[in-house]
Amino acid sequence: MDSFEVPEIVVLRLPLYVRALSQLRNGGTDVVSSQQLGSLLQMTPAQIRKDLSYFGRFGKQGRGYNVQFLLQELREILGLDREWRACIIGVGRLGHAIINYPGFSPEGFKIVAAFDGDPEQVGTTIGDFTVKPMSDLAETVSELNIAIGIVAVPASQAQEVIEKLIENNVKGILNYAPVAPQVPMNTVIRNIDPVLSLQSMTFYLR
Amino acid sequence: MDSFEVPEIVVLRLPLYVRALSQLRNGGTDVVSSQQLGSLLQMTPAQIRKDLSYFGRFGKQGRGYNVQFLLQELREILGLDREWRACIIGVGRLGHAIINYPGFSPEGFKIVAAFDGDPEQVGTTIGDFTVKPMSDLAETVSELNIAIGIVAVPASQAQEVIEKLIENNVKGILNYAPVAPQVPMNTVIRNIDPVLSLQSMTFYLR
DNA sequence: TAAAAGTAGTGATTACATTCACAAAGTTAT
DNA sequence: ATAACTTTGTGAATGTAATCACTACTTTTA
Repeated sequence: MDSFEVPEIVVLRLPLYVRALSQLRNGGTDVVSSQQLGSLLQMTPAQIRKDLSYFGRFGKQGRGYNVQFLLQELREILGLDREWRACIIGVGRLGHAIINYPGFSPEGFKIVAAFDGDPEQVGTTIGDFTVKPMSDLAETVSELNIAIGIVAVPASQAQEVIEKLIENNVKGILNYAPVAPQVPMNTVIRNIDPVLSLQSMTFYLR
Repeated sequence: MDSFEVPEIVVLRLPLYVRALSQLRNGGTDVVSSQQLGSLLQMTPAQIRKDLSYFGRFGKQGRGYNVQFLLQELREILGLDREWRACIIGVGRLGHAIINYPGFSPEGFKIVAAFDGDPEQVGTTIGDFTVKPMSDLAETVSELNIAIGIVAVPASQAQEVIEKLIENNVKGILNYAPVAPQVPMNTVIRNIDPVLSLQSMTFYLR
């Protein structure tokens, strides 16, 4: 289970398995084969088995995988068996939408603070909390034990904001700004960029 | 320039080049080498040259690439030298945020219609347009020449909505619902799913 | 003008990812 | 109890992607 020998591409697929298994469990399925899981996810059974083999042996020959058990194991491997606290930087339209997005919390990701560089925004309230100035970042991050920063500022400010987060020991960045920021090795960044998605889509539509 | 022999992973990178080149052009840079572009995008120069070589020969030895020219060529290859019209399905919180997102339009992606399955929503106005019932989909798609559908409905309805879009000849789908929908070969789907991003991130943070 | 430095394009190589295919083990049917 | 199925886990084989390294050319320097 050493992070450094599991290919990243395998790690990126694990959440898909988690989601499919959750659905199966909610549907009352007790056992699933790599065959069935594969047809559900449009992948080969061999790939699923190989992916899982990086982490252990979870199945039973002739039978398949216990849904509940495998789900629990994968959640633990991914670190999803705890709550993760995040702050958001930027409370414009996009920031508001992210704060109100109902999909994070049921999966254990809680936004617990909001910051903005604009003094106009500081002090306003959104949902449960008050928007703080960037100068409060250090204190809030350590007080509230924030591990993830969600960046929803304009492109021009993204790199700067991300550097500030990293300085304050926030090692996970979910970036919504349309830039590809540079981060040190020990930081994990994920970019959400619908425009890039559309721009590669059109190649196949034209 | 046959789509079928260019690896998809290469196509997925082209928009990154487009973005970097746009920035360079706006900054007044006339010529750029694969070396420079590489350090800007955190990629090896060889990869950039190889990627571009699938589409033609755009550079000059000893000099590099003309920024304006390469940008124009790539935009044409990706089909970005025209306007693309999209409709959105689902005008809840997420739908509203997407409609108001200012990043699409400058890149040539115009949302020109909104639909919702909920009769309560039908008839309300958002920005310039009135929310239509799903039954209007066929007519609107062909009248307004809509090529892309943006799906912002709950997970439970996503597959159904996507099938309806495909039936009506919408071959590009930008899906925000947290599911991995099954689509026919000639359809292009891109999923935007921040929760999946977070769930793979935590593996490295735990 | 000649030499040195820089760069694109690309076949060859290396590295990485996926799939195959089979032994070992469990399950079901008779 | 036995035979016929089913399925996992995994080395081996195959397929795909990234990088190397070199030639051909251009630009810059002396």
